[in-house]
Amino acid sequence: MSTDRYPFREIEAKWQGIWEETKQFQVHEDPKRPKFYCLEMFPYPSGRIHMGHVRVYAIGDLLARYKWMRGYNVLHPMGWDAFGLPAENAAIEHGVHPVIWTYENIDYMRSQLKRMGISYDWDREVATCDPSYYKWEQLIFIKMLERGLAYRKRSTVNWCPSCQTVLANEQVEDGRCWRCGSEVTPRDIDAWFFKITAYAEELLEWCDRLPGWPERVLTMQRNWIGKSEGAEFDLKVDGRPDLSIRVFTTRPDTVFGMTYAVLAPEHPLVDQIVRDGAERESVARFRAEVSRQSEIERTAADRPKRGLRLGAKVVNPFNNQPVPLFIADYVLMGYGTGAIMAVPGEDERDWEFAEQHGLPIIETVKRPDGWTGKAYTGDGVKINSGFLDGLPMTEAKRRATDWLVSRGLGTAKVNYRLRDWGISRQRYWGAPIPVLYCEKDGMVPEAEKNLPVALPRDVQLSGKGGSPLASVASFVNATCPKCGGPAKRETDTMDTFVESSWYFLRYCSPRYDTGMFEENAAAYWMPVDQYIGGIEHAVLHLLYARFYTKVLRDLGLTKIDEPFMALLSQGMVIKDGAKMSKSKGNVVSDDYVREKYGADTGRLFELFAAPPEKDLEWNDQGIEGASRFLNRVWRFVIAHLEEIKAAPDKVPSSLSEPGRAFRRTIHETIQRVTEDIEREFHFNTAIAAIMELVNALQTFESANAEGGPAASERAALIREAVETTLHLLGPFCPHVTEELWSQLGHRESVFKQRWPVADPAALQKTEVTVVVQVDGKVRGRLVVDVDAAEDRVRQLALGDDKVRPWVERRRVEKVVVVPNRLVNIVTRA
RNA sequence: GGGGGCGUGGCGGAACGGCAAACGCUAAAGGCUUAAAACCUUUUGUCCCCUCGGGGACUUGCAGGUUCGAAUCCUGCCGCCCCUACCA
Repeated sequence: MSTDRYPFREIEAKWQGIWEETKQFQVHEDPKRPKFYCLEMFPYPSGRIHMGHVRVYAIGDLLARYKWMRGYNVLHPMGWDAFGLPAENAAIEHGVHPVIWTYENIDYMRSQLKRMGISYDWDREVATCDPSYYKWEQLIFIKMLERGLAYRKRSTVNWCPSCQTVLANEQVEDGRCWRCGSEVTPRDIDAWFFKITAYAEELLEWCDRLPGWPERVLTMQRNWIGKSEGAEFDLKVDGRPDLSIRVFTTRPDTVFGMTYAVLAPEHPLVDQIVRDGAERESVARFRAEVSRQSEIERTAADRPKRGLRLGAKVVNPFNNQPVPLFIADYVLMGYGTGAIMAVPGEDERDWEFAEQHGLPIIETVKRPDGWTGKAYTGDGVKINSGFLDGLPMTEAKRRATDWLVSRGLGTAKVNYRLRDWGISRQRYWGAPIPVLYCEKDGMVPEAEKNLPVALPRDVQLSGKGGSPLASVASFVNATCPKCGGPAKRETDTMDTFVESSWYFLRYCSPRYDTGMFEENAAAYWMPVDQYIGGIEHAVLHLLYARFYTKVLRDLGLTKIDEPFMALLSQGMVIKDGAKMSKSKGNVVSDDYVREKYGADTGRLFELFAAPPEKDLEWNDQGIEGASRFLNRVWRFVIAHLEEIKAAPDKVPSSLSEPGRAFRRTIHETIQRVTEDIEREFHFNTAIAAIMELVNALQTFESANAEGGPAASERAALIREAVETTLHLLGPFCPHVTEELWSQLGHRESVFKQRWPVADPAALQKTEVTVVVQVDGKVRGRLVVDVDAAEDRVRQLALGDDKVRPWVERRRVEKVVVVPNRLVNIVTRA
């Protein structure tokens, strides 16, 4: 290890101590100042912070410190998403209680964040496993229960056999558990749900009103909500006046192309329709076959569609034609009505099924390119469609729906793909669901005065055999809050995504003990102005938090509609071709980087190596480069301390030509860095600009010897350049800049300085270089006065020695002059 | 299958439709050193010419188009990545 690096260990410890002692980042509501709420997604306390985690904190800290310097009152809090399975699994494997495991990790990770020098207001720290935290979501649970926004229902849920718990739809990826990767199996179970579907339309609409969010996250949310508009109507079962099947379609205009209909295999009407004994048997066999397929097989691409033809027929109400009825695995009970009209001509799935089963295909939309032997799903003129003939798709949809409505046969209908959020977890380390089951009163919510329903400490954790809480007699056996008789507690706990759905509100008044959050504090700080986190939460946490915020609003607790005004989704940190993670064994530890190079260097490298939204490849040589740069800054400032301290604090009003040029570089850098941070978060180019300034500073210094004729101009400019560099670099590398700033004799923190503003006078140019092209190729350059007359620039360009040979013996067709930039001479032979 | 994104030197990456390759890394040569490290200087897209000052041609996945001018806009291919998926 080199011993030539600047003394980062001492410096970092020193300034972290000062920030902590002076409570520099502690904030209070101050209506006189503009607020800025800067938030990074809080971590799960899983162990140790590595360089894969550092990126998000480096970005958050940069923005927070920048906003401080811009005069904002900045809320920048940190806490712990402390409930969850890894704590419980650690308990099962190593016999450590989840409380101990979790708090030990929190202590270690907190110390890491402090040694990283992130500007958190540590007085606002929260841990979601603390009863004083989850008490409030238990209260909200009860209020949601009262309003029907929380409910319990037996239903088929996603079951992870390895985690031994239910998963929400959002937590199943490719038929596998998002956490452990085990194959998810369906299971019928009594489970708790939050009625997120009641907010589907609002969640979707607001996607258009979040301009600070990345488009791809909004797209993912829109797709997840999956709105589709169409019509619902009944198909009468032929010869069975008592029975009809409700179907949903987005293409009511194609109804004359229906050649069969399909029910989901588990559709309840199947049992009523099928009465014949032999047919019942084949239905049972078919159902068994379908349910034997795993989730993964079911969703595999180009899997043949399986179906069984039933004896019954159904009647198309539009033309009174009876068509055959099937049950088939490509129709899902969970969407729409679990039954469809099949239109093979205009639906690819129906086409495939019809071909396999030899069913007729009718063309009801005139193909613009003729018959292609495939389903056609595009727009076109209706044919073979009775009263719809000749109409385009949109008009035909409307007319078909009107026809159904006017006869009382159906309705217009909007469906969403979004399902209610299953929040029951059959595990220990989570917030208990605050309800009881009383023999007399049935299901009863716990009384508010009895909250929190605390998680008992003494429990046997085996990872098997249902909810661990069920075996804790002292927890289960309780008193009914309604009748005072004996009652059993609910033993499921809440999904940990419930805690993370409102922690940003808790930070506004983290010690408030008479409610979830203090109204005025939340009104002042919320919404979050800049949220920063990984793309993996695009439809998980970010959708749940939006929903939960709207529920709190409708409960009258807050006035905000959306929790996060702007979102920055940072890319992953990659090493050896994979995301840096403990499980892959490719982590670079934060402790190691901090020991070898210092926290400032590690942060600088991660901010410099790639723009924040892109993935970042870890590179051992790259961090050497970042280290080299900071050492260069350090050595320069230390070597010039006396000269800078003795320098006038104002640059002389009249400067030599090199002095003017250098001063322009200083102020252009201010402009570039400010714009790069504000616009599009181009932190990498902001750092590049600062590096260029430092390069220019070194060139200026060596070209203008000390004690020369313009000694005071030189000193003043070096001073201005150094001070500017320290201010601009401060949010990226806070410790080294604080130290150098104080070595220059300043008493006040860098972060209490005003962010520099470019001096328009310094930016003034008197001359510009104009590129001269001939037929689009650069042939020469002109130095002309700023805003020189176009005619004059044209004459100079045509007369230029370098340009003339390219124009001679050719005819000048025209000359394009872009002021202060370029001349293009267009010629012809 | 659907949706979104991307494609620029040896590498990470820069470029409001206007000088492609900023900044950094790597590599090479030189300087300082007894020596190494560190540090400093120079060179570093490809090819060609050269009187050694420089000059020229080509170059942003491929093929077209729009434009005085395209890495950037449009069309069609090729390749890669992410999301999503019998959603009727």
